[in-house]
Amino acid sequence: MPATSRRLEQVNQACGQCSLAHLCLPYGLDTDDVAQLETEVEVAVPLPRGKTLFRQGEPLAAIYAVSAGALKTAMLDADGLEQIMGFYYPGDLLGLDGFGAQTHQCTATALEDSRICRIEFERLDDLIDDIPSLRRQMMRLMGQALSDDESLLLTLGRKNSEGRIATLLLCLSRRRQQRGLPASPIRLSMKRAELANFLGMRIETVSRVLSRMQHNGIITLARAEVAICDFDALETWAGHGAWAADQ
Amino acid sequence: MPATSRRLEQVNQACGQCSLAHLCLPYGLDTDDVAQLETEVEVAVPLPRGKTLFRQGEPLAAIYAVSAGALKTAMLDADGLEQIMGFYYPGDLLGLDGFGAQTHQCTATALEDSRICRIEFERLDDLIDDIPSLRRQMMRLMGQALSDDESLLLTLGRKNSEGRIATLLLCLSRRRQQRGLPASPIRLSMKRAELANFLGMRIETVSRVLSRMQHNGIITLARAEVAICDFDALETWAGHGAWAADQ
DNA sequence: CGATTGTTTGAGGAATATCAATATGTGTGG
DNA sequence: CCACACATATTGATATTCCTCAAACAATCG
Repeated sequence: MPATSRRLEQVNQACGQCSLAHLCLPYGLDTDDVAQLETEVEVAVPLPRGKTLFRQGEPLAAIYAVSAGALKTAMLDADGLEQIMGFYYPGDLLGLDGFGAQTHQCTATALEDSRICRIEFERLDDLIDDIPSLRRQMMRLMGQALSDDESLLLTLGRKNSEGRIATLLLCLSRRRQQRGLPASPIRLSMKRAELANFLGMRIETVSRVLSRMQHNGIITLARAEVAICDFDALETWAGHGAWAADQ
Repeated sequence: MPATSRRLEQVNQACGQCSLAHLCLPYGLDTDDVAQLETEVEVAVPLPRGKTLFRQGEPLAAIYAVSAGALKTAMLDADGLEQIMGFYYPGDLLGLDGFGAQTHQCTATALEDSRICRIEFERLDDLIDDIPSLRRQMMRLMGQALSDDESLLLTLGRKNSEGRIATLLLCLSRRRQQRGLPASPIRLSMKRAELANFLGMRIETVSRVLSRMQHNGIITLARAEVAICDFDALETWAGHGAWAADQ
């Protein structure tokens, strides 16, 4: 096996299902590019629970990918209130919304001990100039992030508390599957308060809905771990938790 | 004046405050590029009220900019219920969320008789390959769209009905100012039902909140036209319409 | 003008926030 | 390993917001 191919395999192995890997590896990178990439990306740097990766308002220094663990992103409004914008798991990209103002729009915080890959924004910018397929993939990923946000809008705008929780659980489950993990059980790395904040509900309502779902045999709940017992029922709650159809 | 400069001026004049113009003109396009651009972009094509520009699920054929009028974008969920994702005014870009799946994620419909500029996606793709500054601007615009969506999430997630209406009015007003128009009055091109759908409320609640604001002397309301009388009060409603700060 | 569509206003009820109390973890020092 | 303190989660009772249903009103269009 030539040295370059072995190198490619190592990177593939290191990055697995990561979005950055999808971004770089399969799309027409020749072996020189891969070698260059290895020197550009810092791989799997530890980030302890509670530490921030970047803060709202900071200049966009790098784009990140979650290698292990889990993170949240949150915006602070004028009054200093926090709104959680998303939860991020291995393979997810962080920092894309900073492309707009060249400044991070939110703060990213580790929900548990995590590992992060990082590529300097300037270096990525150069690479994108050199590799057309990388640009297309990058824009695809941003378009993806856009339509993800819009799906979330659809949930928050239309659904009642049960629909919101059901939608979130199904979403987390689906993302696990996409990464090749079992659809259930799901480890909820975030606190109830963070779930509630994200979904636009109160802590108590989150707790009540989860309890109700457990009583109905749809999920099994053990603090941070949720096992989905009845996917169909959950789909029903997610869909029909919506308001009336008259609008 | 050389022919190329005159040409540049014409395009500048035609496109005014348009996002596509910001995208193309000021950022390092040489005069040949501008000449090329003129042949690539269809300018100000009429789109009558009620007609769709593109539909959810269609392949991404082009990127659009609003030249005159107003449009809405909406997603249909599995049950055929509509969720309005945004309202678009002159200078706004449409179709960016299609970059993800190369497919339009929503349907765009004219709220009133409008005019639309259009550039074939394939042609834009080629231009982006040729002009690095255009790529950066394009990614900035996508990042901008991302953080716009996230601001909306912040509103829908945290605010009560008064806060939502107040935020929307201020947002529309600010966008008018950015385009060099007076901050007030605002013409609401959309129906109450569309406002309600967008904000995750019911028609009646929208109507009641607007009436209440008028009684309090914060706005003057005449069907489709809203004049903002007290910006500070509106800001207060927008900010403190939020739920408690304990989360 | 009548029919249709869109808007406003009113009364009642359901969903969810708020306040309060209890229970369950989780970490720390002895 | 235990005991304590502190954070987090659940459950209950009450209050409020907002949706639902209903009716009147206004605008638009043939």
